[in-house]
Amino acid sequence: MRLSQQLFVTLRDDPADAEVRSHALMMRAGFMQKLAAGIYVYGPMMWRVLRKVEAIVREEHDKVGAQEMLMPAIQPKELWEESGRWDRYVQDGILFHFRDRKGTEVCLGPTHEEVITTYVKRLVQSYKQLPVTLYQIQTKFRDEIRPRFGLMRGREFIMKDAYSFDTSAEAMAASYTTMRDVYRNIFTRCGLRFTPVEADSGAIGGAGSEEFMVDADTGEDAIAVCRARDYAANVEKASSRISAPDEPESELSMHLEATPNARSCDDLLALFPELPMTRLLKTVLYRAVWDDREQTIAILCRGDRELNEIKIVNHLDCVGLELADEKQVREATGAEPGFAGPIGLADEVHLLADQSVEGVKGFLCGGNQTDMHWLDVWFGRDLEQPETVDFGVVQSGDLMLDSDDVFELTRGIEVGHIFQLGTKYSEAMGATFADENQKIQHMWMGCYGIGVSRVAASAIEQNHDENGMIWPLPIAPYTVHIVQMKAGNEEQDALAAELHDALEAAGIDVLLDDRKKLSPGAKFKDADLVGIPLRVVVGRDAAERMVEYGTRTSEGRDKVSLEEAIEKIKAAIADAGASCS
RNA sequence: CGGGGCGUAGCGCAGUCUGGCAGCGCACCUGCUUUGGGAGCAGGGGGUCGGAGGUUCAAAUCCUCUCGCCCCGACCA
Repeated sequence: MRLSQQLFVTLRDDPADAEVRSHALMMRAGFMQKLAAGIYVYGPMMWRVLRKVEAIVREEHDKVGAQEMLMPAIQPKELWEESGRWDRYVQDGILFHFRDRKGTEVCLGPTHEEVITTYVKRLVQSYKQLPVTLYQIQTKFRDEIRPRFGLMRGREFIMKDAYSFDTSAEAMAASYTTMRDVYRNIFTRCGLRFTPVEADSGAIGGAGSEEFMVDADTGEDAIAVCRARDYAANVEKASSRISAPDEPESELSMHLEATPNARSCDDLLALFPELPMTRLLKTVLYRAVWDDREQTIAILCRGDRELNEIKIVNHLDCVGLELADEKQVREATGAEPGFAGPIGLADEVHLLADQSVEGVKGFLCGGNQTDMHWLDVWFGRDLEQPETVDFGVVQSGDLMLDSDDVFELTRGIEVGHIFQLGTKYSEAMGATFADENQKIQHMWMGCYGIGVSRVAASAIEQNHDENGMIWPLPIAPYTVHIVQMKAGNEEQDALAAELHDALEAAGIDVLLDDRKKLSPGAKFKDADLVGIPLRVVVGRDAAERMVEYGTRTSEGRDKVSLEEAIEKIKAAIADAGASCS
């Protein structure tokens, strides 16, 4: 490909709205263009990258016998009512949905469990047809509450989703294990440094689940990692043992204290500086929503810990959970917001506690009266300890459940997520088969997603410098960038063309910068920005058939003959392939 | 959904407070000179100042409404 024939425009300045490097660099290099919030046009360069990622995804899936197909983006509401997910997705506000000409409610698919389950159940009658794994690569639609970071969190994005169907839990686990290996191979081949983590299965539902996180400080997800045990989990999922609370010096009887305007832990610490955070209990009020009812939930939590709403939603099995508003707080506590406590809540409030409150003695808590808190409260003596559940967020320094090794917190970008769904969807939607004994059973499902466009963005997030992107060779838009110093010079034109044609003939992706009247400096700057891994400079030694060979990151370049350059390029490609397999 | 901010040339921005010729840098076009890390000189083109309404002799600027985009919060009682 000759650059002179491409719509190639680069910008000198970062776009004003780019928050992360991958976004800014791809915009500057013209890889994409924003059409609306979280919605982008992928330019020719970007599309080449995406197709390379897709090709790797396809190869690795096909290798284990998964079969590619394509499902519709538009899905009827009925299907989502069968699985029971319509209300939850609408509640969360992420579903693009509208009425068609006839007035039927439809949505743009954010995922395809309903469609694939319907498809498979109509085809499969017998255990002899299972197992089967199907996948597609397709644009997905999610009306994200806050799209951001360019391709990282878009409202329209490219995703590979795969679904496995098995005859038993054991067989499902085997399919899942196979896919886990497929995922490791894919991300390794894409040149990414990543961490697989145990995860929550969220709105999709199900049991076993693992996320693949690209290591990056700018990642949106926090990960709890235990290096000693080579274990990692999403903080939403991780469970830990936490430090024991401080013991009070003496046992005093419970009493109310005036705490004017002390609505937060910090305010209270200012009033009672001798009280440790571990003996200060927060009472957080939530409004939980189910399909058929709503209830106010109060959750006790130790002052130095934080609550994890995902764990709360999972425990309550509700479709929505949000902090109670001021009116609801007043109804539940009879006080202004800021003074909620476990004693004297309205009858209809359901009181629960995070496990962090266990063993806490002589604590402070809200008084359910404006400007009042209880002090020196003891469970057992002053009130019954509510049911305790792990609702907490793991913090740095927490211990693992089964050892004394500690967690640290890191960040990552979720590029893949695999789930064992079990029979959740097959039961809801009646996907059954006849087993060896003519007995009708539900299929055991797994689902497996990869954010293809997000993989491309995270590759840049992980591989760039102050001058631009540095693509891993297997997913680079082109493999070789020929920088011709002076287009129009006869020797250079001839040599550059010869190299370009020879590489193309060898099946190597090559980009030739043959733009005229552009200074060498400008060409080098553009080459650095675009970040193609291998580089050949055709310049002053062209008459002697000599060129310079280097990489995007090498300090200098070696002066070599054209033939030597081709050999070096082939060797570099073979090397990249070898290190990734 | 709440709070804040911003919409002026393809991109980055100034001008808005205090109403009075619509500007700068990059990019683009023409010519000449340049050519190994974003070349120089000269000339030039490009704007319904997000949109609608209002105030005024006069509106990018003031007022009202509206649309879009960005950031923060959506996590503590």
